[in-house]
Amino acid sequence: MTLTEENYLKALFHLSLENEEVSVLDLSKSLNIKMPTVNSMVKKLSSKELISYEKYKPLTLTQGGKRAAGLIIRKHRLVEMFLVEHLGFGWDEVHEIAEQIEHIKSQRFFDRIDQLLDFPKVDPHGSPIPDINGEVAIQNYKKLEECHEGQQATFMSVGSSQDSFLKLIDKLNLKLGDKIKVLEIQDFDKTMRVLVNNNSEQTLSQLGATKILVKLNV
Amino acid sequence: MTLTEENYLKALFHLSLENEEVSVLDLSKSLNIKMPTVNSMVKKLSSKELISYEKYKPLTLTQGGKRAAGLIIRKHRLVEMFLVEHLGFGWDEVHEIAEQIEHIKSQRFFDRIDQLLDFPKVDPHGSPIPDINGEVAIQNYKKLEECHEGQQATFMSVGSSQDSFLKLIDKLNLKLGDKIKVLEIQDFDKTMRVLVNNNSEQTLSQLGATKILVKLNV
DNA sequence: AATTTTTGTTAGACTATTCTAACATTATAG
DNA sequence: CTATAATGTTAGAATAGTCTAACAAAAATT
Repeated sequence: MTLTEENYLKALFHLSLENEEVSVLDLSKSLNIKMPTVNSMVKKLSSKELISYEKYKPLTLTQGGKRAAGLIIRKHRLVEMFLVEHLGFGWDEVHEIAEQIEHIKSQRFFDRIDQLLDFPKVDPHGSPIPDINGEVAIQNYKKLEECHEGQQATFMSVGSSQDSFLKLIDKLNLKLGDKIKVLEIQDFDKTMRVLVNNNSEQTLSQLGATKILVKLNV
Repeated sequence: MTLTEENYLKALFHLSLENEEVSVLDLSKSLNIKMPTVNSMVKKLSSKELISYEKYKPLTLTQGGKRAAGLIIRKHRLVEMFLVEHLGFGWDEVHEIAEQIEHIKSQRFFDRIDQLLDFPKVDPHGSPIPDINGEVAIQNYKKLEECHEGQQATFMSVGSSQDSFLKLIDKLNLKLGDKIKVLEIQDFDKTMRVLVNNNSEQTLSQLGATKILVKLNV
């Protein structure tokens, strides 16, 4: 499988998680590649039985396609974890590098990394690392935005890997695993005042609160 | 610069070190790419002022080409070192992986590796790692083959990264830095009997002795 | 239901890298 | 010093991945 094909599968995989149905246009936007190109690539991947394709119908991955995509995402997330844990990169710097290293052809390379990291289950952003069969554990975390005043939760994962968002989280001194207590929600714009680890008070916009994924405490 | 272009430059760089003059055919053989393809690529790289090209003349790298090639080789060797030192790979396993990772676009990535390795000067095979300007320190080691009976030398580098050769060196329990004393050279076929670190006796074919690069002791 | 907008598809062209076949030049060997 | 061999070049085709322009279908709107 080529690097390009891998990128198409990965994108479709991600889009399928976020949306009920995925269109050629969705894939086109997500890859920043024009629709006709996507159309022909989809046909090619369909002929390889990685994507199920029927004219004018939404796109879906076949079993094989899901597995292949899962394995690429596994490599990506293992590499991200490795870059953070062993090379001292910040979580806002690793995506682009992992995007390239994920395509390396060497099972042993990724196995070593996995082993060195002691078989991690999540990447630096809290996203689950698919297993050796490409299966992803489903995480059903709540958006902090959906929490009510007085509730306490644990910061488990981020809903966006956008650089600016990750930098904001860093600036707020928030880390995965932190306890977050919702102190107050502004009626007007849903801005949240929260208490982090019972010691630092921070303010979050509604948009920000949407991208902070939490597990409610007790 | 594309991955392909980088590979042409790297190959030409290596060939230029080994031979007085490098022909299109040499490059073609070394890359396993047919001559007409090489010919057109050489023209392209010539137009980018990375290779000096005149019809029917030997190929040479320009200053810029040398620098570019040196920087790629730097990345390659840093990665090899990293794979051996931090990921526990054998020196016979790292070439192919480094061949892929060397093309990663991220200065910071290689800088980190360099730093983590404490700025190594040689790779796991004893080959010099070019500096940040792509300059390679010239090593003038002797081939063990050229040594005489009774001479003592230190194993500094290998003259081949062929898998089978590296595996042989491993089997003989030879490591870079080992002291090698030439005990006897067979007149008939130049087979060498040597003493390693004053304790283990080994036999080397002439071909093998050609690929073992040493520094004479005192 | 008819029209417009959005989305999807087809056709054909372009670039990068590769190839084969044919031809040209240089080097080598009588 | 010519004939042959080796090396180098040109021309033209193939594949992968991309694009634009034009057309087609489906969805949304009036």
